[in-house]
Amino acid sequence: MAENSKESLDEIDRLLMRELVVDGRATLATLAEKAGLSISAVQSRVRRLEARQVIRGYTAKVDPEALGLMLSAFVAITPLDPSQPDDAPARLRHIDAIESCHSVAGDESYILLVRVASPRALEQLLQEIRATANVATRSTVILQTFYER
Amino acid sequence: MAENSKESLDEIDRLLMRELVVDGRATLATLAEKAGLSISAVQSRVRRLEARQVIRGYTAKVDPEALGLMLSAFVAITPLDPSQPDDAPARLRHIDAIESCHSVAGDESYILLVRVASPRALEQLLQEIRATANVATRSTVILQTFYER
DNA sequence: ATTGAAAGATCTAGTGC
DNA sequence: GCACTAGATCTTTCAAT
Repeated sequence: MAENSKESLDEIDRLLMRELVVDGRATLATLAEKAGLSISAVQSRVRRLEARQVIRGYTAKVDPEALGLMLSAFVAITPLDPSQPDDAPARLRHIDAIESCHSVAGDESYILLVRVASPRALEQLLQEIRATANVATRSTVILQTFYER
Repeated sequence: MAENSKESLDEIDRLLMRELVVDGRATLATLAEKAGLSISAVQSRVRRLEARQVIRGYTAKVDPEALGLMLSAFVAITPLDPSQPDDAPARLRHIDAIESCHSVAGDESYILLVRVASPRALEQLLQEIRATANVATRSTVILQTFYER
Protein backbone atom coordinates (compact mmCIF):
# COMPACT_ATOMS: atom_id res chain seq x y z
CA MET A 1 0.00 0.00 0.00
CA ALA A 2 2.12 2.92 -1.24
CA GLU A 3 1.68 6.38 0.18
CA ASN A 4 0.18 8.65 -2.38
CA SER A 5 0.84 12.19 -1.37
CA LYS A 6 3.55 14.42 -0.09
CA GLU A 7 1.34 17.36 0.60
CA SER A 8 -1.59 16.86 2.93
CA LEU A 9 -5.17 17.82 2.21
CA ASP A 10 -6.34 21.27 3.20
CA GLU A 11 -9.78 22.30 4.35
CA ILE A 12 -10.95 23.10 0.83
CA ASP A 13 -9.89 19.68 -0.44
CA ARG A 14 -11.87 18.09 2.35
CA LEU A 15 -14.90 20.23 1.55
CA LEU A 16 -14.76 19.26 -2.11
CA MET A 17 -14.49 15.58 -1.26
CA ARG A 18 -17.39 15.76 1.17
CA GLU A 19 -19.53 17.35 -1.52
CA LEU A 20 -18.48 14.79 -4.10
CA VAL A 21 -19.27 11.91 -1.79
CA VAL A 22 -22.76 13.32 -1.24
CA ASP A 23 -23.23 14.07 -4.94
CA GLY A 24 -20.75 12.44 -7.27
CA ARG A 25 -22.15 14.39 -10.20
CA ALA A 26 -21.86 17.83 -8.62
CA THR A 27 -20.71 20.33 -11.23
CA LEU A 28 -17.51 22.32 -10.93
CA ALA A 29 -19.69 25.42 -10.82
CA THR A 30 -21.58 24.17 -7.77
CA LEU A 31 -18.39 23.10 -6.04
CA ALA A 32 -16.75 26.43 -6.81
CA GLU A 33 -19.61 28.32 -5.22
CA LYS A 34 -19.53 26.24 -2.04
CA ALA A 35 -15.76 26.51 -1.82
CA GLY A 36 -15.67 30.22 -2.62
CA LEU A 37 -13.19 29.66 -5.43
CA SER A 38 -13.25 30.00 -9.18
CA ILE A 39 -14.27 27.09 -11.36
CA SER A 40 -10.75 26.64 -12.69
CA ALA A 41 -9.25 26.50 -9.23
CA VAL A 42 -11.75 23.85 -8.19
CA GLN A 43 -11.14 21.93 -11.36
CA SER A 44 -7.39 21.71 -10.81
CA ARG A 45 -7.93 20.64 -7.20
CA VAL A 46 -10.37 17.91 -8.17
CA ARG A 47 -8.09 16.68 -10.96
CA ARG A 48 -5.21 16.57 -8.52
CA LEU A 49 -7.25 14.58 -6.00
CA GLU A 50 -8.14 12.15 -8.78
CA ALA A 51 -4.53 11.87 -9.95
CA ARG A 52 -3.34 11.20 -6.40
CA GLN A 53 -6.05 8.53 -6.13
CA VAL A 54 -7.51 10.22 -3.09
CA ILE A 55 -10.63 10.18 -5.24
CA ARG A 56 -10.61 6.74 -6.83
CA GLY A 57 -13.52 7.20 -9.14
CA TYR A 58 -17.23 7.83 -9.29
CA THR A 59 -20.09 5.39 -9.16
CA ALA A 60 -23.85 5.18 -9.23
CA LYS A 61 -25.41 3.79 -6.07
CA VAL A 62 -27.76 1.05 -7.25
CA ASP A 63 -30.42 -0.66 -5.16
CA PRO A 64 -29.33 -4.34 -5.14
CA GLU A 65 -32.91 -5.51 -4.66
CA ALA A 66 -33.97 -3.64 -7.78
CA LEU A 67 -31.45 -5.81 -9.64
CA GLY A 68 -33.02 -8.94 -8.21
CA LEU A 69 -30.30 -9.48 -5.62
CA MET A 70 -32.66 -10.02 -2.73
CA LEU A 71 -30.23 -11.69 -0.35
CA SER A 72 -26.99 -10.30 1.06
CA ALA A 73 -24.64 -12.03 3.47
CA PHE A 74 -21.29 -11.80 5.17
CA VAL A 75 -19.19 -14.85 4.43
CA ALA A 76 -16.24 -15.54 6.71
CA ILE A 77 -13.71 -17.89 5.20
CA THR A 78 -10.94 -20.09 6.59
CA PRO A 79 -8.25 -21.70 4.38
CA LEU A 80 -8.26 -25.47 4.80
CA ASP A 81 -4.69 -26.28 3.87
CA PRO A 82 -2.07 -24.17 5.70
CA SER A 83 0.69 -25.70 3.60
CA GLN A 84 -0.67 -24.11 0.42
CA PRO A 85 -0.01 -20.48 -0.37
CA ASP A 86 -3.03 -18.49 0.71
CA ASP A 87 -4.21 -16.66 -2.39
CA ALA A 88 -7.93 -16.85 -1.72
CA PRO A 89 -8.66 -13.17 -2.52
CA ALA A 90 -6.99 -13.48 -5.94
CA ARG A 91 -8.81 -16.73 -6.71
CA LEU A 92 -12.16 -15.26 -5.75
CA ARG A 93 -11.76 -11.92 -7.47
CA HIS A 94 -13.58 -12.91 -10.64
CA ILE A 95 -16.80 -13.87 -8.85
CA ASP A 96 -19.27 -11.06 -9.50
CA ALA A 97 -21.47 -11.86 -6.51
CA ILE A 98 -18.62 -10.92 -4.17
CA GLU A 99 -18.91 -7.22 -3.49
CA SER A 100 -16.00 -6.83 -1.08
CA CYS A 101 -13.15 -8.88 0.33
CA HIS A 102 -11.20 -8.00 3.48
CA SER A 103 -8.60 -9.90 5.45
CA VAL A 104 -9.38 -9.65 9.15
CA ALA A 105 -7.88 -10.24 12.56
CA GLY A 106 -10.44 -12.67 13.93
CA ASP A 107 -11.34 -16.33 14.05
CA GLU A 108 -11.41 -16.48 10.27
CA SER A 109 -8.97 -15.16 7.69
CA TYR A 110 -11.26 -13.19 5.37
CA ILE A 111 -14.70 -11.67 5.36
CA LEU A 112 -16.63 -11.24 2.13
CA LEU A 113 -19.83 -9.34 1.47
CA VAL A 114 -21.89 -11.17 -1.14
CA ARG A 115 -25.19 -10.49 -2.91
CA VAL A 116 -27.33 -13.13 -4.57
CA ALA A 117 -30.86 -13.63 -5.83
CA SER A 118 -32.03 -16.33 -3.43
CA PRO A 119 -31.05 -18.80 -0.71
CA ARG A 120 -30.55 -21.32 -3.45
CA ALA A 121 -28.14 -18.98 -5.22
CA LEU A 122 -26.27 -18.46 -1.96
CA GLU A 123 -25.81 -22.19 -1.61
CA GLN A 124 -24.37 -22.38 -5.12
CA LEU A 125 -22.13 -19.40 -4.47
CA LEU A 126 -20.77 -20.95 -1.27
CA GLN A 127 -19.99 -24.15 -3.14
CA GLU A 128 -18.16 -22.15 -5.78
CA ILE A 129 -16.19 -20.24 -3.13
CA ARG A 130 -15.21 -23.40 -1.28
CA ALA A 131 -14.17 -25.19 -4.46
CA THR A 132 -12.31 -22.21 -5.93
CA ALA A 133 -10.27 -21.24 -2.89
CA ASN A 134 -10.17 -24.46 -0.84
CA VAL A 135 -11.71 -22.85 2.21
CA ALA A 136 -14.39 -23.39 4.81
CA THR A 137 -17.17 -20.80 4.95
CA ARG A 138 -19.37 -19.40 7.70
CA SER A 139 -22.22 -17.20 6.51
CA THR A 140 -24.22 -14.53 8.29
CA VAL A 141 -27.34 -13.53 6.39
CA ILE A 142 -28.26 -9.84 6.32
CA LEU A 143 -31.91 -9.33 7.26
CA GLN A 144 -32.11 -5.58 6.69
CA THR A 145 -29.73 -2.81 5.74
CA PHE A 146 -30.41 0.38 7.68
CA TYR A 147 -27.80 2.46 5.94
CA GLU A 148 -24.72 2.25 3.76
CA ARG A 149 -22.87 5.49 3.21
CA MET B 1 -39.31 -1.71 2.19
CA ALA B 2 -41.91 -0.83 -0.44
CA GLU B 3 -41.69 -2.14 -3.95
CA ASN B 4 -40.71 0.58 -6.31
CA SER B 5 -41.65 -0.50 -9.80
CA LYS B 6 -44.42 -2.10 -11.70
CA GLU B 7 -42.48 -2.62 -14.87
CA SER B 8 -39.29 -4.60 -14.69
CA LEU B 9 -35.92 -3.52 -16.02
CA ASP B 10 -35.04 -4.42 -19.58
CA GLU B 11 -31.63 -5.21 -20.99
CA ILE B 12 -30.92 -1.59 -21.87
CA ASP B 13 -31.69 -0.42 -18.35
CA ARG B 14 -29.29 -3.01 -17.02
CA LEU B 15 -26.61 -1.92 -19.46
CA LEU B 16 -26.99 1.70 -18.46
CA MET B 17 -26.76 0.83 -14.79
CA ARG B 18 -23.67 -1.29 -15.30
CA GLU B 19 -21.99 1.59 -17.10
CA LEU B 20 -23.00 4.07 -14.43
CA VAL B 21 -21.67 1.86 -11.66
CA VAL B 22 -18.34 1.66 -13.46
CA ASP B 23 -18.31 5.39 -14.22
CA GLY B 24 -20.80 7.46 -12.29
CA ARG B 25 -19.94 10.51 -14.38
CA ALA B 26 -20.46 8.91 -17.77
CA THR B 27 -22.15 11.38 -20.13
CA LEU B 28 -25.49 10.76 -21.77
CA ALA B 29 -23.71 10.81 -25.12
CA THR B 30 -21.39 7.98 -24.08
CA LEU B 31 -24.25 5.96 -22.65
CA ALA B 32 -26.32 6.55 -25.76
CA GLU B 33 -23.56 5.23 -27.99
CA LYS B 34 -23.11 2.06 -25.93
CA ALA B 35 -26.87 1.50 -25.77
CA GLY B 36 -27.44 2.27 -29.44
CA LEU B 37 -30.10 4.83 -28.59
CA SER B 38 -30.43 8.57 -28.88
CA ILE B 39 -29.33 10.84 -26.07
CA SER B 40 -32.93 11.75 -25.27
CA ALA B 41 -33.99 8.14 -24.95
CA VAL B 42 -31.10 7.45 -22.62
CA GLN B 43 -31.80 10.56 -20.64
CA SER B 44 -35.42 9.62 -20.00
CA ARG B 45 -34.41 6.10 -19.01
CA VAL B 46 -31.76 7.32 -16.58
CA ARG B 47 -34.15 9.88 -15.09
CA ARG B 48 -36.76 7.20 -14.69
CA LEU B 49 -34.28 4.88 -12.95
CA GLU B 50 -33.40 7.73 -10.61
CA ALA B 51 -37.04 8.56 -9.92
CA ARG B 52 -37.81 4.91 -9.16
CA GLN B 53 -34.82 4.89 -6.82
CA VAL B 54 -33.28 2.01 -8.69
CA ILE B 55 -30.39 4.43 -8.98
CA ARG B 56 -30.19 5.99 -5.52
CA GLY B 57 -27.59 8.60 -6.28
CA TYR B 58 -24.00 9.10 -7.29
CA THR B 59 -20.91 9.26 -5.16
CA ALA B 60 -17.17 9.74 -5.35
CA LYS B 61 -15.17 6.77 -4.15
CA VAL B 62 -12.71 8.18 -1.63
CA ASP B 63 -9.70 6.39 -0.20
CA PRO B 64 -10.41 6.23 3.57
CA GLU B 65 -6.70 6.13 4.38
CA ALA B 66 -6.14 9.34 2.45
CA LEU B 67 -8.61 10.93 4.88
CA GLY B 68 -6.61 9.65 7.82
CA LEU B 69 -9.00 6.80 8.60
CA MET B 70 -6.32 4.16 8.91
CA LEU B 71 -8.35 1.56 10.78
CA SER B 72 -11.55 -0.17 9.69
CA ALA B 73 -13.45 -2.81 11.62
CA PHE B 74 -16.63 -4.82 11.70
CA VAL B 75 -18.49 -4.29 14.96
CA ALA B 76 -21.12 -6.87 15.91
CA ILE B 77 -23.55 -5.60 18.51
CA THR B 78 -25.95 -7.24 20.96
CA PRO B 79 -28.66 -5.31 22.84
CA LEU B 80 -28.24 -5.72 26.58
CA ASP B 81 -31.81 -5.13 27.76
CA PRO B 82 -34.42 -7.21 25.92
CA SER B 83 -37.22 -5.38 27.72
CA GLN B 84 -36.31 -2.09 26.03
CA PRO B 85 -37.42 -1.37 22.46
CA ASP B 86 -34.51 -2.17 20.20
CA ASP B 87 -33.81 1.03 18.30
CA ALA B 88 -30.05 0.72 18.11
CA PRO B 89 -29.76 1.60 14.39
CA ALA B 90 -31.71 4.82 14.88
CA ARG B 91 -29.69 5.77 17.94
CA LEU B 92 -26.40 5.15 16.15
CA ARG B 93 -27.31 6.81 12.89
CA HIS B 94 -25.73 10.15 13.73
CA ILE B 95 -22.27 8.69 14.34
CA ASP B 96 -20.16 9.56 11.31
CA ALA B 97 -17.60 6.82 11.87
CA ILE B 98 -20.27 4.21 11.18
CA GLU B 99 -20.29 3.55 7.46
CA SER B 100 -22.98 0.89 7.35
CA CYS B 101 -25.47 -0.81 9.64
CA HIS B 102 -27.17 -4.12 8.92
CA SER B 103 -29.36 -6.36 11.06
CA VAL B 104 -28.26 -9.96 10.71
CA ALA B 105 -29.35 -13.51 11.40
CA GLY B 106 -26.45 -14.62 13.57
CA ASP B 107 -25.18 -14.65 17.10
CA GLU B 108 -25.48 -10.88 17.30
CA SER B 109 -28.27 -8.54 16.23
CA TYR B 110 -26.42 -6.01 14.08
CA ILE B 111 -23.16 -5.68 12.23
CA LEU B 112 -21.61 -2.26 11.64
CA LEU B 113 -18.69 -1.30 9.44
CA VAL B 114 -16.72 1.51 11.08
CA ARG B 115 -13.70 3.59 10.10
CA VAL B 116 -11.47 5.46 12.53
CA ALA B 117 -8.05 7.05 12.70
CA SER B 118 -6.40 4.78 15.25
CA PRO B 119 -6.86 1.99 17.79
CA ARG B 120 -7.39 4.69 20.40
CA ALA B 121 -10.17 6.20 18.29
CA LEU B 122 -11.75 2.76 17.92
CA GLU B 123 -11.82 2.39 21.69
CA GLN B 124 -13.57 5.73 22.03
CA LEU B 125 -16.02 4.86 19.28
CA LEU B 126 -16.89 1.54 20.94
CA GLN B 127 -17.53 3.32 24.21
CA GLU B 128 -19.80 5.75 22.41
CA ILE B 129 -21.68 2.93 20.68
CA ARG B 130 -22.16 1.01 23.92
CA ALA B 131 -23.32 4.06 25.81
CA THR B 132 -25.61 5.34 23.05
CA ALA B 133 -27.41 2.11 22.25
CA ASN B 134 -27.01 0.08 25.46
CA VAL B 135 -25.33 -2.81 23.68
CA ALA B 136 -22.37 -5.14 23.93
CA THR B 137 -19.85 -5.00 21.07
CA ARG B 138 -17.55 -7.51 19.44
CA SER B 139 -15.05 -6.07 17.00
CA THR B 140 -13.17 -7.64 14.12
CA VAL B 141 -10.35 -5.45 12.84
CA ILE B 142 -9.81 -5.29 9.08
CA LEU B 143 -6.17 -5.88 8.19
CA GLN B 144 -6.39 -5.29 4.45
CA THR B 145 -9.11 -4.58 1.94
CA PHE B 146 -8.57 -6.44 -1.32
CA TYR B 147 -11.54 -4.95 -3.12
CA GLU B 148 -14.78 -3.08 -2.58
CA ARG B 149 -17.00 -2.71 -5.62
C1' DA C 1 -2.08 28.25 -6.93
C1' DT C 2 -5.65 31.20 -8.77
C1' DT C 3 -8.25 33.97 -12.22
C1' DG C 4 -10.90 35.05 -16.57
C1' DA C 5 -12.57 34.27 -20.98
C1' DA C 6 -13.56 31.73 -25.26
C1' DA C 7 -14.55 27.38 -27.60
C1' DG C 8 -16.38 23.00 -27.37
C1' DA C 9 -19.18 19.51 -25.09
C1' DT C 10 -23.17 18.37 -22.43
C1' DC C 11 -27.72 18.74 -20.50
C1' DT C 12 -32.51 20.09 -20.66
C1' DA C 13 -37.01 21.04 -22.45
C1' DG C 14 -39.98 21.18 -26.10
C1' DT C 15 -41.97 19.18 -30.40
C1' DG C 16 -43.47 15.51 -33.19
C1' DC C 17 -43.65 10.60 -34.46
C1' DG D 1 -41.18 5.06 -25.84
C1' DC D 2 -38.04 7.24 -29.16
C1' DA D 3 -35.74 10.98 -32.10
C1' DC D 4 -34.60 15.72 -33.24
C1' DT D 5 -33.59 20.56 -32.29
C1' DA D 6 -32.46 24.87 -29.93
C1' DG D 7 -31.18 27.35 -25.85
C1' DA D 8 -29.01 27.06 -21.42
C1' DT D 9 -25.49 25.25 -18.69
C1' DC D 10 -21.16 23.09 -17.94
C1' DT D 11 -16.28 21.74 -18.95
C1' DT D 12 -11.93 22.41 -20.93
C1' DT D 13 -8.03 24.89 -22.30
C1' DC D 14 -4.90 28.58 -22.23
C1' DA D 15 -2.87 33.09 -21.40
C1' DA D 16 -1.95 35.95 -17.46
C1' DT D 17 -0.89 37.10 -12.53
